[in-house]
Amino acid sequence: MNNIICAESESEISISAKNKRMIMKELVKGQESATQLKVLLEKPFGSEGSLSCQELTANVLRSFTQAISIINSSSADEVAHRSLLNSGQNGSPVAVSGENRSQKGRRGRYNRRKNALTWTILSCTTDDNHAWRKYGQKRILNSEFPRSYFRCSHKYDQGCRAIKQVQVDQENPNMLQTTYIGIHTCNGTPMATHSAIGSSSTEWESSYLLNFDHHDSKVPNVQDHHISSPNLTIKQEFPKEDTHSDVADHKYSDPNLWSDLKDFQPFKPTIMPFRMESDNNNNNNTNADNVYSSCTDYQRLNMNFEMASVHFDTDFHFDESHFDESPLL
DNA sequence: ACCATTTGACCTTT
DNA sequence: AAAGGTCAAATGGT
Repeated sequence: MNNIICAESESEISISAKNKRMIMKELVKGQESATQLKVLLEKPFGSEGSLSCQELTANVLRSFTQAISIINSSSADEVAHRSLLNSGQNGSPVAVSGENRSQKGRRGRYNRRKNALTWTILSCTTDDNHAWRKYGQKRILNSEFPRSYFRCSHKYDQGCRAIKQVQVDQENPNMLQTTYIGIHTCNGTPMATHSAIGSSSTEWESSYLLNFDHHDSKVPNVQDHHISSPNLTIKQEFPKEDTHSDVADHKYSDPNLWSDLKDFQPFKPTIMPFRMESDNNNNNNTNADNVYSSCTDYQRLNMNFEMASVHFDTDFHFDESHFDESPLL
């Protein structure tokens, strides 16, 4: 008997109207900050009195983080709710992925999440304030670089099913394309692994963005995971050559590939379209991608906010009067 | 000894 | 059948 559970589609997770309002509020705030940032960059002089680029960037990041956090809490509630319903219906506890592995030599069936929330970003770093564990790497057809597979470190202790795939960008090998699949339902907030710093996750994120010191900061490991190919390894955003490459057939390996990465800022705001592929994945993104690639980073940022806003605004009307309560920070 | 990564085998999807 | 995604034993680092 196979006891591997059949995961339910994450796209069915419902977000309450109140949470949608909060998400919208955050997205609007972020969009406003991005717009101010754009103005500031176009007219660097004569913007006295406004926030600095760094402050605005931090605001943008905070808005995204807050919105994601609300989604996470919604899905966590949903998962808990479903667990209760399931155990009530059949009287048996809900199996957790990873338990009840079939006997040695045989694997249980595993279920791929076709409808999980998915989005892709382009970044020069793997850091994203979550703890990940690498579980695989594959060479991909017609792709020079391998794809690495990561799962949330809290998969087994908290049942978090978020995963991500990381691959060097074909068009710009200095950048990493990261696809996030599923959202975190764990409490593994950044501070869970960064307690030594002793601030909230949002504060940590901002300070990391603004004050990150490449050489001195021994940031407690969020992302001490590697993206590796046989003769080069990346730890955080730093290139590091592997000294013992005795694997022969990996022509994609290039020891110089990461030589400039240390000059990049972490969290460079280059973000690909915020793809909410919750249902039909057959949408053709080619035109959108072409348009997108010709935009500036700040136009992209705004596009992402707008796309995210549209997504969350589909079944309720945006109204500022909804925002008079429930402070977020 | 413990834990994270590597890597070939196994499984699912197209 | 082929390609992509996941598992888990082996390996390596601390």
